[in-house]
Amino acid sequence: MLKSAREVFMDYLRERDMNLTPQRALIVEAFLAEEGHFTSEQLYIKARKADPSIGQATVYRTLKLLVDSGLAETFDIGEGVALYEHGYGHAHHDHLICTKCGRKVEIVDEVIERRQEDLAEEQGFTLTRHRMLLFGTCPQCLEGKES
Amino acid sequence: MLKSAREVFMDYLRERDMNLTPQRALIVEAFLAEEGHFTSEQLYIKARKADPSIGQATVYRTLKLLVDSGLAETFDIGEGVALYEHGYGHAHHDHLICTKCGRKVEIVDEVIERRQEDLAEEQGFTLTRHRMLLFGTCPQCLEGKES
DNA sequence: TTAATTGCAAATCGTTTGCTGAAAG
DNA sequence: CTTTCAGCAAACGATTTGCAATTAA
Repeated sequence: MLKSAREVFMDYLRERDMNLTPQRALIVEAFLAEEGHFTSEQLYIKARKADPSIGQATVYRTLKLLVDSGLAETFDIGEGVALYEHGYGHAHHDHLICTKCGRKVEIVDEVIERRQEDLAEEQGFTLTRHRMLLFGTCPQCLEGKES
Repeated sequence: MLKSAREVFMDYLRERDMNLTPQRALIVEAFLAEEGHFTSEQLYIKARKADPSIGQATVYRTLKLLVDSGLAETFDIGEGVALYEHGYGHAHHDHLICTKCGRKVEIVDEVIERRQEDLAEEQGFTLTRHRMLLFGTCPQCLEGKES
């Protein structure tokens, strides 16, 4: 049985003699409750609802811990802000992004995943992670534009 | 026959009543002479060799024109700086990046390209561009580490 | 002479960091 | 007591922008 996300984080903290402070606990809960992709700012706003005295730096620092512990993944779609999402106990997926409305659809494809491994191997690389972003126009925005 | 990169840029400027100033010409030449990936800063340093009075803002502004005209492509590998590379008359490719030494290998794969199109279509999206980054450890860095 | 363009410096903006006091073991 | 943390504000670093002076058509 897989460890729960909270266990993973606790173990991570314990290993490096760090504490689960109320602030960290609160930010992690806000993080776990979050769906989809979000920015540090968005998590900050959410965390502040639970405790208005939370500082933005603490959110940044905790997000770094979450990424480092494997609970979160971060990526950049070139908009000047880092995006975060769950990364533990979630099947890997890539993103299809509408450049008109910003909608992001998660996609998975076995064929691509396998080819990526093969390509890396052909070059003698050991693959640790990858990021695939497909940019286009979503059905809704296409409709609006065609008229 | 395909238009040359310089022609593309000239046409682009003409269409919007912009001029090919000495600074722009110089930056474009530096850009065209560049191989592989580079940052705005790197292009700035190179351009300054041809004309030390060039301003960094002009390089940023011209790079934007280059991207907009289709001559350049830009992407972000999450290091806080935008990377640029040629995007006209060059077959599309993706990147395999060594997270130890930063080496970047260009890769192309028909199978993946096709699947990407299919995936987008399945969701009703019209694909305009995509970005695939594979992160791992290159053969050289693997050797060093194994010992 | 009129609009486009430059270089400079100041402004932005997301993110990081130094510092001081508070809290945890 | 000793170390870890939080919050704040200042620092940062890449990129953008306002502006006055310069250049191109």
